[in-house]
Amino acid sequence: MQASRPPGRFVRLEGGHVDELMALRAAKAQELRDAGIDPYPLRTARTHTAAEIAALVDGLAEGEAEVKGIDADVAGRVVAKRDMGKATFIDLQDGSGRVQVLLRQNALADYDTLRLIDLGDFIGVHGVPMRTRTGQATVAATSWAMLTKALHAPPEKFHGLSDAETRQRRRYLDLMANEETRRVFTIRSRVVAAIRRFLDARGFLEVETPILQESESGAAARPFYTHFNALDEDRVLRISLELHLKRLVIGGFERVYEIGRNFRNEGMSFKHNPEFTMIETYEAYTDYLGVAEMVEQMVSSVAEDVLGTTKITFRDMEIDLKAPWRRVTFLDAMKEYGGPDLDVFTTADALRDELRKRGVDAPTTAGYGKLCDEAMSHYVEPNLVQPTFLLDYPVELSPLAKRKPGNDRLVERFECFMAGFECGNAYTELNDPIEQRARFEQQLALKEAGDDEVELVDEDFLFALEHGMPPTGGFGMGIDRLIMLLTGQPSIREVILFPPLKSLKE
RNA sequence: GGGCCUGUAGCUCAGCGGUAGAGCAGUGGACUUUUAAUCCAUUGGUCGAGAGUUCGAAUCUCUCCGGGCCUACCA
Repeated sequence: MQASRPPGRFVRLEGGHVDELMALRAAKAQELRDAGIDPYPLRTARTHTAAEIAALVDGLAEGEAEVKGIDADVAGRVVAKRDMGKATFIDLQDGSGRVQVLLRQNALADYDTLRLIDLGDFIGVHGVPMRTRTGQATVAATSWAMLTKALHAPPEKFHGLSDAETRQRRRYLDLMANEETRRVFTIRSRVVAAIRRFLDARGFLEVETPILQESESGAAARPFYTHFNALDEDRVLRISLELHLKRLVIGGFERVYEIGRNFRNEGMSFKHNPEFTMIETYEAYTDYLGVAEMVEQMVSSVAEDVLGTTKITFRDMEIDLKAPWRRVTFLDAMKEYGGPDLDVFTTADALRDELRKRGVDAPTTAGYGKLCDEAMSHYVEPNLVQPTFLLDYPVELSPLAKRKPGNDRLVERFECFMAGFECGNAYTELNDPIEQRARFEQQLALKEAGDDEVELVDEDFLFALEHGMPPTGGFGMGIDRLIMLLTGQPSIREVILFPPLKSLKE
């Protein structure tokens, strides 16, 4: 297998095997040194990017072949080399795109040295922007310089790099070879920046809270464990941002958000990665409906900002992110999509029996909340293709959310869905410390009944809450999933630069 | 975790019981407007690893190691 071979760090590998291609390139680097040329010079001057050269040449009048009076320095990676004998064309790739350079024997004193240029090297070229007979923007070189000698060949120039493992394990090769990969991660960066602009403009403060925590909180998930040497205490990596951000609202920061990595020691799938990026926002003096308005505004305006449209395609689904989004209650949606009527099946046993009758998986250890969630995932979730807020969840499923007035069984909570999966979650935050304690204790009871994915009692948080948290709307969203949607990537691993892989055996 | 598929040259892939192949990259040669440059010649492989079946295994079987897709659970 290609990717399990350790990259040739040394020309001579174990067993006396020589990486000949690498040895050849190393010899060319040495040849440059012998000629007094540093194959890794400290710096270079660049005056124009590839895109700027293209624009200059585009601006040429009809019949003009050269951009007169311009001396350009371009620099980039050699991605194609066409040796015509006494003239050589090289395509350079830089951050803005590609530019062709033309090196001719009668224009260069060191034309012979071009044989020391390989695909993958970085070179700089000084010359005049011009247009070839076929109209191609080109820099006609009057001199050139080696900027970085590469010791390995880049991926195949036409078919590129497609092996999924190599693409993930050596993302630099993927970025070199695949424009689509560059596009996805450029969009990712711009989306996160646009989210920050959106929230900053609304008066939110961006904060950072601990990743190493005493115990997991804010969600129900298995954590990663580690040890804090200086304190000689065990720690867990956080599974959510929630409880620390609420402490800040208690402290008086009325609008806070954090964009950060969460860690859940659970399975991987097209929409799950053990470390993933969440955004959570907390806003005092609003509720879950206020949050819903903010979320649909945020996502649609970010899409408009970054993509120039709110219409996206994901796994052949045409989705329009334009606000407002559909709102439907959990119970109504369940009825609408043929699930059990939760006004009828109001206990765990009744609901479990009904689900089993319908052939839906209903574990004996699951409480009422889990079973509702199970039923929703089965009947409702796959049908929510256009952005939808699912409102008012069963209380058992949501220990941190405030009850709905007039209905003790429900809480003010929404999850938002699109393309058939969940991508956000919000509550009117529970701020009654006595009830919060009771809800934690109910979770404990579920744990004793065999459900190992429950919220733990957090005494330190309860103590904070006892000091008073104003009415607050909170929200969380998986950034990776949002990026999947906005870039049309069907797998979370395609939107994570370095997704986890098994280590290579020596 | 379960099912299906997959691993062959640096890269992209063919070969599927009978002496390891092609294109690109590399090397040598021709060519001063090419752009997947072209043309001639040529180097390069523990066919993921191990065991087995066989006169003979890249090919069949088993085990292991990697990877992908579908599927079940946490966002």
